[in-house]
Amino acid sequence: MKILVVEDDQFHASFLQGVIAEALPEVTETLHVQDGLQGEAAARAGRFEAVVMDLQMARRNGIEAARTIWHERPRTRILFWSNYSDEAYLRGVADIVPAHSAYGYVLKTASRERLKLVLRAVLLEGQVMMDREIQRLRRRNASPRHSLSQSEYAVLLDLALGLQDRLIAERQGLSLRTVQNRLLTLYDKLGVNGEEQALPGLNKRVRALSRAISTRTLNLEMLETAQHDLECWLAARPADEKAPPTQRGDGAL
Amino acid sequence: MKILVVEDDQFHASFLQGVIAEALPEVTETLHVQDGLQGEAAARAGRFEAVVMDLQMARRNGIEAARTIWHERPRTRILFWSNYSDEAYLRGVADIVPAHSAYGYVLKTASRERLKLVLRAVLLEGQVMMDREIQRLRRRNASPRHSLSQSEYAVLLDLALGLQDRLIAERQGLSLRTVQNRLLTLYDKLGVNGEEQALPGLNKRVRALSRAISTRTLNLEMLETAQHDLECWLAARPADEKAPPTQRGDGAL
DNA sequence: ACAAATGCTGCGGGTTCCCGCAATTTCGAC
DNA sequence: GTCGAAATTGCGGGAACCCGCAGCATTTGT
Repeated sequence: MKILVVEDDQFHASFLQGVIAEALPEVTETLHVQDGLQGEAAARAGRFEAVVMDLQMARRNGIEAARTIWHERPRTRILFWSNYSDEAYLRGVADIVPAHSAYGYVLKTASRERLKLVLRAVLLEGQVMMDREIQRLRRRNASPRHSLSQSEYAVLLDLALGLQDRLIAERQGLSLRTVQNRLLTLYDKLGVNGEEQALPGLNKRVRALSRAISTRTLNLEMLETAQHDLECWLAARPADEKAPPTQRGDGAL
Repeated sequence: MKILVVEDDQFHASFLQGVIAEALPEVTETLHVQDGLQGEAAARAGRFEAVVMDLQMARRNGIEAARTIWHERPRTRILFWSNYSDEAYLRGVADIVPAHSAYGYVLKTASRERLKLVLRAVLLEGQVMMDREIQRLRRRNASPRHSLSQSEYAVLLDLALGLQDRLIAERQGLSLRTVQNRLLTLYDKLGVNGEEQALPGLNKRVRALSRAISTRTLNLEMLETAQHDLECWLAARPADEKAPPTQRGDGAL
């Protein structure tokens, strides 16, 4: 059995390799790379079927790397091993995991014993397993009180990038008013309206982004991914939509 | 010589203790605690004069802990040891370091040899020392093209918290128009105006926050600290400023 | 000492945002 | 097939925001 470790912190990596050697004696070869890009290349070249992946890495983060790996070989078993239990990461992982794939999510604060257990369960036996903390967060989000639907989350991303209503509407294929309704429910679910009545001087738009970040609904990685997506979308968008009132340049003057 | 280590990642902490034992044989006692609160208490009780401090920790971050430590014993020598070179951290550290205090800033990616060197220089000889990368960032910010002045940064924090112009003005003791001027220069320095002319559909206010975060001018820790400061300021603010147009309740109607 | 530069402020207008009201559509349930 | 809840859209108004213009105050350079 071959295993690929994608982790940019050398201390964590060496600790992890020790635990792997201890928990999975059937491993014959482990390769350690430092970031997502190298991880993609290594997975492609080495045909690994078991991967341990950090999420926050320099050149390409773990979610994007996992997406391309799963895109090429959907049966790869991936264990995400991260410092943080941000909702943004959970959502990112949930968005890309293929049906029937084995994966897991463990926090770096987990005990050595727990890590060994999860390593065997996910990488060897192909189960789906999550840290206790992760499960708890996931259940909390299942209640529709505070959880964001897929489309609400998309609007939140656009808001976070600084698009104004009209552009969000165009990008999501909705009417202006609907976007504003979505924003209303966002303000509600993020708790902006609750604060507003205690302190009536808030800019709800900014406050929503601020709260999304401090509650870890959004994080830096997801923001950068969204920014990249936006640039792709802009490049693909026909140019004539940019300026409906074509003012000058056609012939005269 | 006694030394205090404040670090919540156990792997990093044990690595650090190894390096300390190697680099500073004159150390007679090292105490390791897991977060800022414990760090403050330990520094108070143990009268340490040398501290190695992580920045990103669970209960209280390194900057706040360092502030109270320095407030109680300004001659304490503190070496900050962090994963990130965010401008927000640099600014936070620069804001609290007392005059004539010895301190340093090293990245966790620094080599073992470099860490040993800085440990001796700062904690033993009382010099001021920074990582190469940190120096570079600091020089870049010295050029007034992109760097934010103290007051501009304060306005950026208020903006990031979601205050609207009027409240920012009140909080900073400025007129409304001046706040808006500050915002203009902020938009400029954060590059919002540059993007605006390429893509004319941006909400500058949100975009400014978005860029401040993705360029690491702001980060989650500083946002939370600012939020806390805001709540303190709100509590201290006289209540009658909240509603200038007193509409009802005074006798007749 | 004078001029230039920089920072702070008020005014006014054009735009965007927030959101209540109401009409219409969609969708699941019975 | 019908009913009711939820989602989607249009309209309109008041508030907040962006920003050019112009008048003072302070600071700086010569």
